[in-house]
Amino acid sequence: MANNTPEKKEEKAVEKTNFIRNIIDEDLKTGKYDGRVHTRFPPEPNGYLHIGHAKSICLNFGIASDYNGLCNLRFDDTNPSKEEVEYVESIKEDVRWLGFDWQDRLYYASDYYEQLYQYALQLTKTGKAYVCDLGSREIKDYRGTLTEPGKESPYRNRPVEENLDLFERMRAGEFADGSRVLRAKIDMSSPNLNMRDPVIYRILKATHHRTGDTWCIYPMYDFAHGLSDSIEGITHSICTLEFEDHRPLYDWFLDQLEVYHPQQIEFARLNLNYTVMSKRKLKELVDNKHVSGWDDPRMPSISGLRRRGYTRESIRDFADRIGVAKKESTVDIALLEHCLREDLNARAPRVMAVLHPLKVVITNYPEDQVEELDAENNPEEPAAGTRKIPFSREVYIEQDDFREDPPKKFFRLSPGREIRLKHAYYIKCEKVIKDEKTGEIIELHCTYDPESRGGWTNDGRKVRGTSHWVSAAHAIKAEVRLYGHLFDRENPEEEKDDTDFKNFLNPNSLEVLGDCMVEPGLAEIRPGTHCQFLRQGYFCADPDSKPGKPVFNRTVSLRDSWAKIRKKTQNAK
RNA sequence: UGGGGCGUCGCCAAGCGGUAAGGCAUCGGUUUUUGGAGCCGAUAUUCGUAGGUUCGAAUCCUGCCGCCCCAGCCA
Repeated sequence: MANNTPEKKEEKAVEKTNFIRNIIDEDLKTGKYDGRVHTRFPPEPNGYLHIGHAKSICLNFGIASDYNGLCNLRFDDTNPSKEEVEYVESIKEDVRWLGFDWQDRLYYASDYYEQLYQYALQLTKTGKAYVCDLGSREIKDYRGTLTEPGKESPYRNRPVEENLDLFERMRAGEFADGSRVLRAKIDMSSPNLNMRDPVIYRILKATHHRTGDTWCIYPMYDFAHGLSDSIEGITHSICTLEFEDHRPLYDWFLDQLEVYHPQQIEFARLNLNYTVMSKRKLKELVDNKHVSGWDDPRMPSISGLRRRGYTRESIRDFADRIGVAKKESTVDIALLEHCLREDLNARAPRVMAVLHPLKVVITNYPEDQVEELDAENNPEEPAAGTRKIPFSREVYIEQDDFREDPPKKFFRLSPGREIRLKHAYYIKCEKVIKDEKTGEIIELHCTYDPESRGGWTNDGRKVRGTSHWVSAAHAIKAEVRLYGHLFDRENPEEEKDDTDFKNFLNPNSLEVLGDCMVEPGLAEIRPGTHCQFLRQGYFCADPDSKPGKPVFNRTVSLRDSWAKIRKKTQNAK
């Protein structure tokens, strides 16, 4: 709460300056839309949303909110063969989860089918559209190429009456799929291929997830999109760069029909390194079982990030920080991780968990004694209070926290050295017990200093190392899933054209640890709960958790300067 | 070879004719009962490039170079 002062919010709002806001500011100044700002987020329900969509959602809803405007959620559902209710439900859930509210403005392009049909009729009546009997292959041939103009369809000059009759019969279902289309009559020699008599209606005898079998002709996206924006009174229709070439076409429809004219503004979509950002490719990973589903914690989907433990706050902060521009860019995933750490550092309760347990026997600690020690829940947030954790003669520490031959700058436990067990006592390593055959270290014999209760003494002793631990007798066994990048290339799509992006999947993106030991308070943790495993990272309880058998996802590790030192000295050698 | 866009630090990104914000990453230092967090500091004489206009250009003009998108009855 203390962090959410209006002041801080203002600071952030000031930072938000981008070319789209500049345009809106200008429009507001000139009164172009009578001071209205009305945006929309228009997904097609043919897959789950990913973080690239989050950028767009934050942009559209964020602008509406900052300018006292409105933002609609509209499904552009013009292709029944690829769309499903499952996707519309997941999209609604994800937008809501991100914290945005479309209130009563949930729309579907399919709501406008009748209106769009009337528009198409109007174009036909005014000689601006015609029914074409060419097959798809022929239409393609007639379209020409990038450098050569197209040829006019032999059906281009059909009389209006005949077009009307045919179009009405298309709607009535008299013709087979693909046998005829309705086309806009524009210019077959336009250098913009979108203007070469684009198809605006096709016959598709498919059941639509909302309109069922009411229709057997469906408008093309290019026809439906701009007109839907117009119908909704959108002022600023924000979309991605690839639609820049389509804007003249949308404008053409609007002008011919003489209807309200929104302004389209294009921005560069988000790319993140070490992952892919296209619904088609993500669906491919799901369909081919390279991941467990759309919500696999390695996926850049909103549902994947959510399951992984990403917070909506961190995603929205990320969206603010990456900015909006027309330059195509690939953002370093380290920025996303930074936003997450910053958020979780402030809020996540600290807890102790040992991922790779090494048993420590404290030889001078009374056999049957158990102490309840106080542990602070979050040093960043004193109000989070403390909790009790049990301490006894045998504890587990992390294998990495002990080295028989400590390298330079290693200041954790090693023979003869002393470290602090967080919130507990100083212990000193007296003896290393090994498996006689394998030489593997089985356990450590240590002594503790009773004067150091709580992990501190006033004698000026310098104890540099601090380890997390759990009491062996009280620990709960847990499964922990560690995640790495989904791909091992920074840009899996940029490699030579004919290589499949799936070749670059990181085979080590998932590591499951089955024998982790966590403090007893975590036994019945609710799925979705965030916490920091002290010194290791932020983790989130997975829905696979069962009472007494928690499962954790590592959301992101803590920054690890020891790992950095180690890497550096290794590289130096 | 047609059309539409884009090029400011390793990655994002402000800047809109008055002399290069900010964030991430990186590197130092400091602090610390998380090698976490925090704090302090460093990091583009230069804005793809070559010319031109101007007292003055990342910002205006011209040429060149590079990258992206467009030939679905997908969105």
